[in-house]
Amino acid sequence: MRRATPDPMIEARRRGPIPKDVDPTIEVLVNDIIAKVADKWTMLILEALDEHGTLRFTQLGKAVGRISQKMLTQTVRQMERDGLVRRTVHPVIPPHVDYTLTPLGESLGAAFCGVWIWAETHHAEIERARRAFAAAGEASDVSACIETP
Amino acid sequence: MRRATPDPMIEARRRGPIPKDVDPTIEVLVNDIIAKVADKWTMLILEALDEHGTLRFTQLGKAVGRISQKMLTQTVRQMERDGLVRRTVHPVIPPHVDYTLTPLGESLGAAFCGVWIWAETHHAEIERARRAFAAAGEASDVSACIETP
DNA sequence: TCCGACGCTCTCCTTTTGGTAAGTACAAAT
DNA sequence: ATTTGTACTTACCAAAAGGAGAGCGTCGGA
Repeated sequence: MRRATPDPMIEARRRGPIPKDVDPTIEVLVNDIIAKVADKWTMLILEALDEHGTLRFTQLGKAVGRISQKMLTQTVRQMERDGLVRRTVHPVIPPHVDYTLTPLGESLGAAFCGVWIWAETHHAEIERARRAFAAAGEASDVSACIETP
Repeated sequence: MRRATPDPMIEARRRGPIPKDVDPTIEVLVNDIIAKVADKWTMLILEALDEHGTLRFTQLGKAVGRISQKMLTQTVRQMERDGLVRRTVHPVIPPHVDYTLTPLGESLGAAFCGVWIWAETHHAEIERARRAFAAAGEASDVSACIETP
């Protein structure tokens, strides 16, 4: 049932000739990992540990910035579960625990490094885009945003 | 005021000789961008567009997977604001809108590519770590997790 | 005449996230 | 005897995220 303007030109604009489904189970799994790992706090903690090497609880909190004890504990635990950090308890009397990245965590840090560099490189561009978008929004004329064929 | 075991060995384990503060304002800005960009839906949409090139609204939704219209619209709008995607409205009668990555968006996709590859490469390792952690948790003896000096 | 297609938006509702504050354990320092 | 410091945990609460479903505009087809 063809409706108005299926526009084959537009359909042809796709890239992959085949939708490229690479094993649905794996893809779900990877999506899940991405969703977990792409957490704000995870990234920030990863970055802090990558930068400072080994930190204890409070130091880590300061290194991350504005993070509550709760989120710090929670996120760091999840990272430990996922094998990204190693938690070492020194059984001395004022408790002393320190955290460090495992090789797995370091490899993730390396992978994210590209994203940090991207952010540092392009933040000006993003702000420019935001201003441009806001300015375009000012002109409340909708047709201004529409291609006129 | 030194308390029990300040342990200079532990303190010396840090990496950078200097804490490496690279302009606090920029760092806050970058953290902010990271927090926005490291959103689950942003990453998924980025990936879908990177893979398929150009997609219209419903196609994009299917490509991403389990995403509600609301989140799709919302995230895609934010990405447009940030200059990551270009939204083109074809003023035909059943409305036709398509989305494609801007060069900026493509560069971010490239940066995230490393993370996707990481996830694909290491997901088995993560699951192994999780099972190991769960198994260690089974032994509810706390001292089992503690280094005994 | 009424339906359906598309790309939304809007409202209502539930779930998740995250912060604050308090409590805990224990020994050493005051 | 009381305070201090560390690394939490727990309870409670507010805010935000996110899902479900209805509605909208418009025109061509049944």
